[in-house]
Amino acid sequence: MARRATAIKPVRLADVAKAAGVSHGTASNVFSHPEIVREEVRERVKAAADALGYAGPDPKGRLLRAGKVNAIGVATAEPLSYFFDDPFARVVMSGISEICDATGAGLSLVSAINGEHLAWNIQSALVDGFIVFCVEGNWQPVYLTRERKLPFVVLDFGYDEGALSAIGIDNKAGARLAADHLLAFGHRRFGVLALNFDEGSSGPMTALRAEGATYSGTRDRLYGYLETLAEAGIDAAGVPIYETGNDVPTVHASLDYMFSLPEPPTALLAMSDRIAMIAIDWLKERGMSVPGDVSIVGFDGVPEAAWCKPPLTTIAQPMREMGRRAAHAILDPGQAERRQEMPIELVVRESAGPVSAR
Amino acid sequence: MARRATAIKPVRLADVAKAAGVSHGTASNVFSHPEIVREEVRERVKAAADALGYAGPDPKGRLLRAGKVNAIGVATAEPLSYFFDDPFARVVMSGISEICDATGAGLSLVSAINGEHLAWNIQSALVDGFIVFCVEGNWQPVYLTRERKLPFVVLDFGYDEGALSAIGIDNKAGARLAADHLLAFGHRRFGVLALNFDEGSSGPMTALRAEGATYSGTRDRLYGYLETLAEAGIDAAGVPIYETGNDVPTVHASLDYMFSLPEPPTALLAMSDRIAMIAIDWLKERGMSVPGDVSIVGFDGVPEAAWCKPPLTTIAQPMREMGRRAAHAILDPGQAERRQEMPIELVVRESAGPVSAR
DNA sequence: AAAAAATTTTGGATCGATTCAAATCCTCAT
DNA sequence: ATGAGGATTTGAATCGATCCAAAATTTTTT
Repeated sequence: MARRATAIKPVRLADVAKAAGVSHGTASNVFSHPEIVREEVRERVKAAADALGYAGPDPKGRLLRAGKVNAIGVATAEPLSYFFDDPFARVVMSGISEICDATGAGLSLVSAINGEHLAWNIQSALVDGFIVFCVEGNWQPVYLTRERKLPFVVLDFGYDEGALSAIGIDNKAGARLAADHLLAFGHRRFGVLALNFDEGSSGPMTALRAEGATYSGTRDRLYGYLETLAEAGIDAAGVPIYETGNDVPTVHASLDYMFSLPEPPTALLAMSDRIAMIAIDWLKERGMSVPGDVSIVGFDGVPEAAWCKPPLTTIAQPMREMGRRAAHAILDPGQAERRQEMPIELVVRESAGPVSAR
Repeated sequence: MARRATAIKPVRLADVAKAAGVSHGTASNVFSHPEIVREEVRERVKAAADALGYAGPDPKGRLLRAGKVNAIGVATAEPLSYFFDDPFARVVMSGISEICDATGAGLSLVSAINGEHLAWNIQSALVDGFIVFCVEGNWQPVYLTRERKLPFVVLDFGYDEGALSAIGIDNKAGARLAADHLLAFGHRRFGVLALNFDEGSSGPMTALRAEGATYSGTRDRLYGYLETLAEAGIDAAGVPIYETGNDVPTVHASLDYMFSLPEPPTALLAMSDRIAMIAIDWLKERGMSVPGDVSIVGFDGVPEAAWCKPPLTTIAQPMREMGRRAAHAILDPGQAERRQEMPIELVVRESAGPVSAR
């Protein structure tokens, strides 16, 4: 019956010290600085530890004294599975992982859709800093994270307020690249498949309404497209724009709309690879060939874009490098610049080509 | 110059208490049990906190007292990116995430290829328990994890020693399902594309050598195949078996070997979907149709298997459910059974069909 | 107005380790 | 044998909070 006691309380370093007949200071050294303890004592303490079933110094205790957790937190207001499912997130996480592997830092995922949970999780995360994924213009995790007064980087700009450090791309320049590419093939009739400008909205829209967009990334991309077209002498006001939700139903709706117009587009500017890929499927199902009948350029440079048929021409963000930079920024803050604008790149594959002879 | 001091040391709860003129006990309550503090005092403390720039109770401190971290650790001896790249891992992680989301638990990834780093990371991970991915029969993380004396579950059996809790499948039964399916189509000439039996080995092999296999999962699958074929009256000893490394070069080598045999197989038993998919590409490139000329059944039930062409018939493990179970086992240990054998399932798609008329 | 009950606040103990200055123990040369 | 000097060991202080029994205060009841 006395045996029950052993299971009741975990063994502490102090217990080991007592059992071995040394001070707790020495016992501590046996585990953390074994070289300064005399061998005989070291063995004795280790033996005592074994006998008692000591699990080694509890990191909880060590942590308080050490101050540093040695882990990076990655926060976002999505379900945790976002990190394993979303193609963009996955590549960025790979980049972060690379740095963590190299430096031996841990990786803690902090996330929740529920606002209260999210707040609690961010407040109580044991990390040295945060990398915040701002999905769909939801700034809540940014606010919460900032409260912790730990180093943090926001992925994606669009949150211009204050001088918080962020890593992002020049959305407008990316959009220009896409439009230029299509223009070079001789296209004159365009359609824009946009991402959300505001929380949850969708449907046909005008450049005017984009003025007040909540999501500045979306707005910048649109302006990039439109300005480039206008400079090529195209009536930008006449270009159909449809706000989608980056999901199948709204993208389908947008295509139904565009292709029932009197003059349907021959070139589609998609604000995400996802949209572009959904559009390609829709077009193929309706017997239109890509790029034979309709050309399309995506945005993001997600890996899947290379496998789809036809392989998608797109504007690639250096996602992996962004992850690396973000991790570095947390690991040695101060070193990193406040705002890092990453280069985007036009990746030419097969979804865009010359306007078809008619 | 006096201002410098503010940045030098982070504000502690005790500082706030002093500034607000209350005891540290009360200050603590303001943050953790606000309802038991008189409103006027509460406001005063909060004001003091704001004025000092207090970031809220430091979780490091709270942790020690609370004892529970409220986070699950997931460990494996792979680079961290394994969690974001590997299809099997990703689905399992999704399952784990689901439970974490539901219970508000955090998720810490603990991993390293370097043995020393791995040991340190596991020893110092701030988690309430571990889910261990045993990849390729590398038990090191199991040993390390066990030392922590925290709840832990191993994914994948094959580690029979001791009564540690594990979640896995009946590999042999799964293999039988695959062989039966092919047999039912009338196939009599088989080839086995195996996974590693031992660390790093590869090449043609015999059932005999499998006896001493390090990786029992691989061995069990092989026995499942062979026994089923033997029961159907096929000379199991004559079935070519090739040990691959689950990568392109070794799978290609295995196919070169099989299809240069005097009687090449019409049915391939692949021990992983990855192998099967690589094989399909190889066959198609050589003008053989699947399943017209050669039928193939995979193993695992990875999502990609559904998208490939032709869609792969495979033995599916309930990966997501395994993740869920594992998370539950950590979150309330004791509840969970020691050893959970999950059902496997034959998922019939299009990569296996009747033996071709010749 | 006093007593009883309820509400707040206090401050010491605790969580489990690490750190470091001071104390002690050895070894070796003189 | 003695003292110097190096190698070990000790134990109090600390990290930043939470908990809780007891004290203080306020409110309610008689």
